Amino acid sequence: MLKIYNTLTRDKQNFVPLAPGKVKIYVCGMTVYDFCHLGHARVLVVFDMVTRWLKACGFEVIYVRNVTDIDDKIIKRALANKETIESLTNRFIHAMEEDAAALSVDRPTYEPRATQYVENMIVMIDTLVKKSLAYKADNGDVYYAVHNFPGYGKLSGKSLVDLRAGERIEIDANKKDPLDFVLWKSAKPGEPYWNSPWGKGRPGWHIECSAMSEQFLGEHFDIHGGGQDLQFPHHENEIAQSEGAHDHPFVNYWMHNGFVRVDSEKMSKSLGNFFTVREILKSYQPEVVRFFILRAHYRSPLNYSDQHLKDAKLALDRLYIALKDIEVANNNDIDWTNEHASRFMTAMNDDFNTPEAIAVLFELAGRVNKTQSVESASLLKSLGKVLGLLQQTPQFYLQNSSVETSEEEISPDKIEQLIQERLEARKTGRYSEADTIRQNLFNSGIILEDGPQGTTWRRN
RNA sequence: GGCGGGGUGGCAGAGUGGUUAUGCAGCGGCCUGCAAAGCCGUCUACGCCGGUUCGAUUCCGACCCCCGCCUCCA
Repeated sequence: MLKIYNTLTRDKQNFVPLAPGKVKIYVCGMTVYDFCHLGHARVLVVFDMVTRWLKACGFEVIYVRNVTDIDDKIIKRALANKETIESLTNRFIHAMEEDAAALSVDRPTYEPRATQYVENMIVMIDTLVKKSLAYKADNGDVYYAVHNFPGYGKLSGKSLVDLRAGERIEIDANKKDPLDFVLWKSAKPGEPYWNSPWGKGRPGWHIECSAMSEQFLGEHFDIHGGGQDLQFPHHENEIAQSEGAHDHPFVNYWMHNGFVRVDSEKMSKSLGNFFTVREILKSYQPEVVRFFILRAHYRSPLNYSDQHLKDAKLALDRLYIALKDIEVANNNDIDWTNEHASRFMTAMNDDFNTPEAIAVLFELAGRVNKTQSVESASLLKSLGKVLGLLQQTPQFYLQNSSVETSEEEISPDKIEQLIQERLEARKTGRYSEADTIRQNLFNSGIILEDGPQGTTWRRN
């Protein structure tokens, strides 16, 4: 039985979907005005893992991950770049898709863009206005009247009283209550706009997720996910909008992944301490990054450093080395009664405990190394696939460890040639000569391994 | 200040009321011409102080420290 930690109830609960055998899941995606950093990658990878496991459990999964392609930052960035908003967002949507694909993140079922569902948002805002949950202010903006929604704060564990007591709440004369949030922003001159019952304007950020999740998943669905920083106010506001509009529960299970940290601080745009995915991929294979993310539990903080990536790389090497000399069966059917498979399943069913599941992978690798068992190797690869790992051929992975070709990169042909030269030297007992060749290759990042089937190489 | 999450061995990172996490690194051995990889063995733990218990890293309480949210943020 799959258990999921539900932010709403703050405990692990048995997962029971609304419709037997089907799971509807919505995840807040990117605001596309810049490249994905590792924090974004974590969301992509974590919920890709989640949906893979749901599918492995036999569920039919409808997975929606939105794209925010209209917002203040986008407008500002487009202006700064002297390019149109569309050109900017298209560029970064494309970049995000490249990053996601590199990290073996499968496409969601739907990837709606906010600008294409403004009509839905207007309808929803209209409903909220008619129900007195929202009001138009003098400046033309439409705000959600937070104090009119009784459940406000239930997701983040905040009370309106506590929030009001906080020191950092903006003072805005247009709002009836400082905590009210904007549903519709009136257009300033030069800004993009849509026509609405409240005049020309554009949607606030939170409303898009309420409107688009309804469009694709209905008014009530199973799982909603996103980064921890979205818990408040974004997800809290989504609940207020959707439940306010529909008068019944919105989402059954709320999942939030932990932050990526740098030097014990949250990696974020505003702190400027972020590393983009493509930057990291210059030094590490994408699968190493995916492995690095999955090696920690999704709710734990994940500390980023070059050393940790290196560590992850060495660990992943071990799995591929185990697979190196074995022809594995090509079907991915998993016998879940197998001891290792069963432990893997138990780990994954415990709120997606990937560190534990990966530990099982290493134990399997140990068994493969000891016994050369084709069965164990096949299982290792199949279980890896459930996590989106180990699907490259070992040779390809091991010989491509460095992604960005350095100036003194040695070609595979040249390596083979040197291997032959070394072989000749060894045959005639010229060991120091052979060792020099090996050392020179090592200095170029190539490790030679003399095995029963001859000499093979891999990148360090 | 309010609310929430944490402090595990050299590093990363799970977990558990009494028995090996796992990976990297280290040490000893096997293998190897020597290595590498692999295999075998092995050393470094559970923030601090009390309490419950036959026994606590694991449960309870106090304390110290770290992080996050309360403003856009994955």
